[in-house]
Amino acid sequence: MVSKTKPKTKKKPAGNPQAFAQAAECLKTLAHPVRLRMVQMLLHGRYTVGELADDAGVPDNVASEHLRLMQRCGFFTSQREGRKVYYQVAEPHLEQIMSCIESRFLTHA
Amino acid sequence: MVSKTKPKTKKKPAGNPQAFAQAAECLKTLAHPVRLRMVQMLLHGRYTVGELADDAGVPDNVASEHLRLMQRCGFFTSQREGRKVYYQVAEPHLEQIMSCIESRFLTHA
DNA sequence: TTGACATATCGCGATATGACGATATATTGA
DNA sequence: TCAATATATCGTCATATCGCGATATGTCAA
Repeated sequence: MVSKTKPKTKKKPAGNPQAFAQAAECLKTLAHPVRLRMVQMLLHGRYTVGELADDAGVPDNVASEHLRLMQRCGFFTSQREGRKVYYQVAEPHLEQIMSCIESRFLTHA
Repeated sequence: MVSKTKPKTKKKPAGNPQAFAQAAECLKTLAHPVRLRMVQMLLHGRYTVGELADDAGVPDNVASEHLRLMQRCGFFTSQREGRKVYYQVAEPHLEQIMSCIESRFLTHA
């Protein structure tokens, strides 16, 4: 035999259902215009809730909720400095994923 | 003057709101365990509705609806062959995006 | 034409999400 | 302590999403 690497079933890509569920969860968190913008901003610097709210054009409490969601996914961490709270990127893969998204949607416009 | 490219406001990443809305829309479509799995499968080959339904463990009509959603985003195209309908990837960026997702969620498990 | 198979579509009910206003907490300075 | 600022949380409501069963469409073979 020359190469018997294909028994009887088609080769399928790996991945257990749980992993797909978790990936979908995180993607769902990313899949919001305001949150996408926040990710993009925080990949370029460190900002407060108020700054991100202003930039995205949403009220502060709404921005705070979005940031909390993303923090739960492990995207960001936050630290208080005086009255303000600064957010910054914690998930290293965000940069690559955002770069993919930018190259498809945000670049050649 | 040597380089006066920074007036008074912090530099912010570009991107008009519409583009973020569209990106979010497509990401939302991607952000589902079954649909993620279908994307992964179709990046490795050409499959029918029934095959994808079996693989994902969902009834045929549910699979068909997921595929229709993704077709609307331009992810896939389909062609009928006899009674069966084959789907295949149409959006070239899907491969890169899926690769990012795999490297974060589906690889080192 | 009829029946079986493969896929697509529709309407419904359950659940999730998003935005808002009101309120709560934390920090600073007067 | 009190007021002002910055952020967080809560309850509520409108809307969106998901999966299902039923049904419709398309295709082939007898």
